[in-house]
Amino acid sequence: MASPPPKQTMKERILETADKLFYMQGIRAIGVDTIAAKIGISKRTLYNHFPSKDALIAAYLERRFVQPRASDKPPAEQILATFDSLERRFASKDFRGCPFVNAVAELGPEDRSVRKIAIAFKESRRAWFRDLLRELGVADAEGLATQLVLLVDGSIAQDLVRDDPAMARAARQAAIVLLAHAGVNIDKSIPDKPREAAKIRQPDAS
Amino acid sequence: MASPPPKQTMKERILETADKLFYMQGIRAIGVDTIAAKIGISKRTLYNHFPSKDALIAAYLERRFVQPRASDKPPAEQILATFDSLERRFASKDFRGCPFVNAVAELGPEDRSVRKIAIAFKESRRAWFRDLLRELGVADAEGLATQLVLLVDGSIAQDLVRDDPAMARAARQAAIVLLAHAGVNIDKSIPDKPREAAKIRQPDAS
DNA sequence: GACTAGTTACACAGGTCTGTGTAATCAAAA
DNA sequence: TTTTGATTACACAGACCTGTGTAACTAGTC
Repeated sequence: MASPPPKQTMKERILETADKLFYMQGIRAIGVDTIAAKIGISKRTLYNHFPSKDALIAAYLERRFVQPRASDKPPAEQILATFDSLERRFASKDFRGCPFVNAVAELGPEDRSVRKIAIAFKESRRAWFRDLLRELGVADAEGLATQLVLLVDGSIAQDLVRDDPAMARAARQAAIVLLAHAGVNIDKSIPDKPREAAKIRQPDAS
Repeated sequence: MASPPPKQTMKERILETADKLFYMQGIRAIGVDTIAAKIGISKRTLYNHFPSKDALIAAYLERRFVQPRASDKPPAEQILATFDSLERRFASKDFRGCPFVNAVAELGPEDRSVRKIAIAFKESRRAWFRDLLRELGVADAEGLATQLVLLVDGSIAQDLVRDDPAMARAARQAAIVLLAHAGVNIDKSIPDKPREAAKIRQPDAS
């Protein structure tokens, strides 16, 4: 259990484990004892690095907040790649929705610190779309960016309950229509992937 | 505190209170003692009507599962009215996201009974859209219905963290584009409400 | 009045949780 | 070697949770 080459700082080891457990099982569902036990350290050590569970939660969310790295691919391609990436993540068994939305749903919008970072994350995603749309010369880049994040979050929420990667494909198709309507020329070199028409999975009968 | 005309059944009184508390503060955050205390009954009585908290949770979600009532308004109008209704609900301080998505996020997709009813709800909403689209003669009613529910759930998730009714307007505008692209004639009698172009609220600086 | 069904107050078992206090241990730096 | 800092084991306080057991009480109904 104890990883032989612990060449990370203790703080990072704690955060890494907390991340896995918080994300996969829920923040309220995981106690600090569980985290410490999983790493093989004492609870005292954990509390030496984080003054409280709340601080650990905040650090967990901050660590999840990574800016999308810049790319030299054409903007339209980057936008559509977002949905392909989503589809891949939906197919993974380790995907369990958006950690920020989940945290707000679990802890409540009254938790100011949690909500604040969730808002910052959502806004950064929207700004990323918006800047790409501006590059494409879209008139109402703000508005269209908002519509695109709706598709992203909508597919994530749907996948969380349905566990169906087709939600990402449906979002991608809708995005294409919205982009085209805004005058964006979807490069034909980006294959529209004539997959079978986004068949969605029927609810499990069992 | 004790409502003088308790002309509801005890079970309904319990469910009504549980609904308010579960929805507004979270299922895990509310204990059965809290619910009983709020009604002014003993915990024993509560357990006489529901064998366990899990049963109460299931009943809470089932009570939230109401089918959209049939309407004689034109289908396109009904579809767009969905987003207007969302906008109104977003503006209310009592709105706190989709109870089904929240429950799955809080309890985890591993909770089969919770997830099952959440799937049923989501699918019923999608089927409602789909049937209206069929009435409108839309070719790929299935696919478009899926895209519309993405917009609905996306705006709900975004509003949950941002608390911004503009998300519903953005979803509505996207829906109009998608419908038009599918050949649906948006009746001009449905005013497109030339409101100011869906300005979204900037993240709170405080 | 007598019977019945629902309800109440209240204690309690057994579990979980966050966070702290303490003294011993270990390892590396001085 | 001595000192210093991090870590450990472990107990514990105080709170909260779900669920049960029990005896008394209060309505209505027969």
